[in-house]
Amino acid sequence: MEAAVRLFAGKGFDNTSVRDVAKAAGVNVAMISYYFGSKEKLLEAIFIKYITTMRAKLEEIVFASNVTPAEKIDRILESYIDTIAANRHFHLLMVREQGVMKNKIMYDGVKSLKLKNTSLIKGAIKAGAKAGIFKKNVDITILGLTVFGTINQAFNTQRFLCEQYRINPENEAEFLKVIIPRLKTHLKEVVRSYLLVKESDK
Amino acid sequence: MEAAVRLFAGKGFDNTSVRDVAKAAGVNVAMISYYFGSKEKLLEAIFIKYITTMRAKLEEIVFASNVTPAEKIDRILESYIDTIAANRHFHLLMVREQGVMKNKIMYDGVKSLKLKNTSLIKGAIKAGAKAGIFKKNVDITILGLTVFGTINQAFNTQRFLCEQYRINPENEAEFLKVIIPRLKTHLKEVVRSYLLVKESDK
DNA sequence: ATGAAAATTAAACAAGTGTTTGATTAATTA
DNA sequence: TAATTAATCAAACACTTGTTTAATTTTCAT
Repeated sequence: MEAAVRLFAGKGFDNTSVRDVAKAAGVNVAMISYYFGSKEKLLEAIFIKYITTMRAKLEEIVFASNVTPAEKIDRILESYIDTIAANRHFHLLMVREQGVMKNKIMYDGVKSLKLKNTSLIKGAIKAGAKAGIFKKNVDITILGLTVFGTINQAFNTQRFLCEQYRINPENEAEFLKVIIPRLKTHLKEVVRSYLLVKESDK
Repeated sequence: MEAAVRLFAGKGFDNTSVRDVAKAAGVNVAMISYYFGSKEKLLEAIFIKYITTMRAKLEEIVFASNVTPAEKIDRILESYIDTIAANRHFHLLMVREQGVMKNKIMYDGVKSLKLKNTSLIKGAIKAGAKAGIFKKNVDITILGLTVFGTINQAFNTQRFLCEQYRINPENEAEFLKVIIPRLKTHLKEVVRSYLLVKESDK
């Protein structure tokens, strides 16, 4: 499954043959059908595994009670970025495949992740709105587009970003070292300045 | 090419056979090799055509001299959203295929578009920074992730958004009518509140 | 109207696909 | 240890893929 996720993310599900996966995993081709049933089912197993992992990571986000709503948002954003970065191969695969997805199990899995994310953010924003420091009536769905769109775009345009920052595209560790802090700083700043009620509106 | 772009965007390049394209276009399969050389070259032709179109649209963005820097940014963002929405099938295809892309002509075309975008935004921001109303030292590359990430995410998660807004997913016109104004309002607000120097920093 | 060029076609082609088979080896259990 | 089950494999299978062929039709300038 690890070999498959890497290959699928790297060159797409359809453009990866079961023979590629078998070779990368060091097993016989027939084993994939034997253990997973089919190539499609292998993808399904991958989705179930990673979505479970990522859901668990999201559940872990602890809300310390003595932090400001703004800090809560910061922590959520950092957790998103770290979790996605840690599972970036799968995440890329998911982003790329979700538009094409016909499989209900996988689609529903992705949807449940999105809803989980939305409710997480919604809770934090409501607290801030009640405290009078965040805007009210924020469209969380659209704000989610910005949060996940930004993160997805970062990992989906890795090659382009490496060129921009003069990083060797093979050196993934270096890429992460450069992009993750920037992403965190930027996204926190963007979301915070968007949510905060402006002085002029007071 | 129109039939191809629709199919490629709908179910992926690799998952669309030349026979699918031929049938959708109402021509014989052999015509694709005859006129384009190969399936890959067809994709290349599509990229060249649409990237040219979109570049031209970007060039068209007129900078009225008597508008504020903030209004300039607003206009650029609106143009982006309108242009991408008008070419959304191709744009989806491009976003989805860019991570997997090995073809140099296509990769370079996409890159040139990105650089064009970046320089467009950069110009507008510099003007605002000089006028003292925008932050200085903004990382335009990262800001670009947010702008295009948000727009891409909107079109890439169309089905999910339709569910959220209770739109019939088949009704594309309705989806556009709902999402485009929201996207414009949101993105302008996000970018503007991010760029503006805060009262507290004055 | 005629002949060369272009357009279009159904059929064939080779290569690659995911999957299954049937035989062989390894592991487990009684 | 013997019998049973599970794991692994190379080979074969049926099917789809993108592309080419060779024959036919259409176009169009002469």
